[in-house]
Amino acid sequence: MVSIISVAKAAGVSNKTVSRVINGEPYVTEETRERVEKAIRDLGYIPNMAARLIRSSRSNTFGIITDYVSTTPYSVDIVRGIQDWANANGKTILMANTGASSKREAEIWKMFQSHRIDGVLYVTMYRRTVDPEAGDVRIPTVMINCRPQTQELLPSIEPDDYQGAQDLTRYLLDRGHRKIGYIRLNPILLGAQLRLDAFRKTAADFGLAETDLSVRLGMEGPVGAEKNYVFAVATEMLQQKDRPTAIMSGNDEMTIQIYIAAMALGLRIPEDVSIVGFDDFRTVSLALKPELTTAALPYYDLGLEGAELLNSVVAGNKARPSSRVVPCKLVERTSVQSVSLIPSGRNA
Amino acid sequence: MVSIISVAKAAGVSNKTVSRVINGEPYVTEETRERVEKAIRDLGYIPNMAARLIRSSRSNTFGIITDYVSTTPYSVDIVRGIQDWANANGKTILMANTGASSKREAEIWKMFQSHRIDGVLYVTMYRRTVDPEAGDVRIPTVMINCRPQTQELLPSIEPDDYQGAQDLTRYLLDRGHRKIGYIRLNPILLGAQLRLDAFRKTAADFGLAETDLSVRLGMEGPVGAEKNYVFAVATEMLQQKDRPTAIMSGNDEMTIQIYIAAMALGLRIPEDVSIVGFDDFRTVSLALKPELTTAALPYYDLGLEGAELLNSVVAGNKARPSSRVVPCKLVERTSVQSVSLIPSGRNA
DNA sequence: ACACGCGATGTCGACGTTGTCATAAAAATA
DNA sequence: TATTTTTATGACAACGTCGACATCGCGTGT
Repeated sequence: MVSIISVAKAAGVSNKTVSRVINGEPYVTEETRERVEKAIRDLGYIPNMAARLIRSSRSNTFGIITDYVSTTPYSVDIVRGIQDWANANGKTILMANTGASSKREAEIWKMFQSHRIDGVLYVTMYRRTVDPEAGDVRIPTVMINCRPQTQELLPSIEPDDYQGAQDLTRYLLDRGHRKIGYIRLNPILLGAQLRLDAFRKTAADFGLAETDLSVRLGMEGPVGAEKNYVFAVATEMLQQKDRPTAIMSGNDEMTIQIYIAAMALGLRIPEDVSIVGFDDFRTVSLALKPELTTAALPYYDLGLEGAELLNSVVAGNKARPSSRVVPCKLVERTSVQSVSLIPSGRNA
Repeated sequence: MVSIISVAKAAGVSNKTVSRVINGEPYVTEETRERVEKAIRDLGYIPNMAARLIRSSRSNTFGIITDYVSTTPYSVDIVRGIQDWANANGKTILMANTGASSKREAEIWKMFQSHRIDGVLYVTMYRRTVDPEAGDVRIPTVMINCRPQTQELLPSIEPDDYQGAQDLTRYLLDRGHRKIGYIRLNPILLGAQLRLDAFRKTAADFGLAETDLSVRLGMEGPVGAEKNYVFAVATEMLQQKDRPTAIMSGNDEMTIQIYIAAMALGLRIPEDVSIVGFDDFRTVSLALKPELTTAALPYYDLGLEGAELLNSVVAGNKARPSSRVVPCKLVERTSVQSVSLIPSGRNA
């Protein structure tokens, strides 16, 4: 392999001078610099990161630990955000999945250490609390889409599920909906409770009674093997005599089933029922007709800001182990209609 | 940082002996081995990969170059397959996305080289031909889900789109369907043509006339900004007097729209129309009711076998620049009904 | 003419590992 | 017992890079 030394020889300078050129240090004549650069080009020299790391003990590498994230369609955007940041800032990314095995997680931490990673981004597919198996390891860590379960506070970045659900509820309220159904996400997910709380609170603040709200559980059970009641529950909800004029659902994936349930009952969307989702999982939200109004989870930004935050932690900004929250953005499409347009007799 | 030397000191042996223990080399007394292992545990020593690499010029690292793959819900399973393999075989994975920028791609190759990567897995989101910007780089490479456009043959692993579509078509034929609609994938995707060919050929071999087949284009345009005609086309297809008893679609995502189109026309699935998808993108195929019969693309296996193949190439098996093809598996669910059960008058 | 400062370059060692070779002790063989 | 082989261990160099420090030459001010 061609090293700094061969380049030095070819350019007729010392290896140190080559090093200077590579790293853009001062005190090199324009003329030598050019000679060295030519030699580098001619020989196709590429710096050896490993040697650099061994010398300077700075790997310029971040590790990503995920549960299933790279495996799941939802939060891949977190990874994309991280990669874009890394790319723009000359960092390298090492990525590994635990597959929810804590033995595997311990191995990953070891692997990261053996690569002398500068910092770790701990990412989960669903927003939840976790207990990193970092052991006695002391690598700067930022949590994305999750928060540490226990004592030791690590900085974290999470989506604002509450605000997202609040916006969505207001949106429906503003359009005259007064009977609203809600099909709940799997309650073991952190976001589920927050979204439900926001829905209830917002509706109550607006003056709706608990009886104006139909709240049903759509899914439950361990992630990856959950029971799915959505279709049945939606069907039941829409068959009520006094059925809701709008249904809000835990996520966009569940919404597919709500659409189908509604249509199977001969209901038109949005003329007969308005529907809103959550996530803006575009494979679904754009494929549904009418296209789905939903709250976009800021996954990409989570990744971007997480990397940025980790970088500042690594750089020494001891910083607050703050828990930052990133807002969701309401994406308005065509699955909601103002209630004044709904024939009034219809709902009786 | 605790190095091999501190361990050696703690155990009262030479650094070389510690190295022997770490690498499981022979010629170490059981007694010393234990002493060294204890020191390692006590000090929390973790080998430094960079130093190891610099000495032995073997990084035990593979690189993954993708276009959008980590970004897209479809083929993340390829990555999972690779990671699982790497995990099981003690390799590290470095991953980077080109985002379809060839400037970026060149940078990535450089980055990979600077990490002295052993080999590269070139992965694309959709099956297509590509022209790797490897430049004069000579890193062993295996292509997954794509094939080299030009002269230089690199080994590649691809899904068997033809066989998948063939199986699906036969499945419908076997169940008595004789009028079949087909909504095409974006024709710029390599799989699109193969699937269509398989559909046509299989139907023709069975004795169907071209007029028994309704073939329509569902999508076109550049990836990421394609035009989507699926809903309109499906609606039109299902309104024909002599409408198909079954519809096959380019992929599961398109199928959502076909379901909705059918239901909006008051058609029941599968009683009035049978539907099959392609991909087994489970977020969709399981969310649809009835659940979707579809052909599973072997993404996970593509990744697994690709990594395996790359490993053997790296190990020196010059091997044939073979183009291996992995079969799709038909996943039978409930969206298809045998045609004998369809009221015969209905279709006239 | 002389010391001085500064820009440009070089020498050398260190980072953590492992490969090569040497050496010492123990075991096998003559 | 002498000699060879085997097992166990260590000394040392080298991998590619960069930091600390040394050197050299040249223009400046006195």
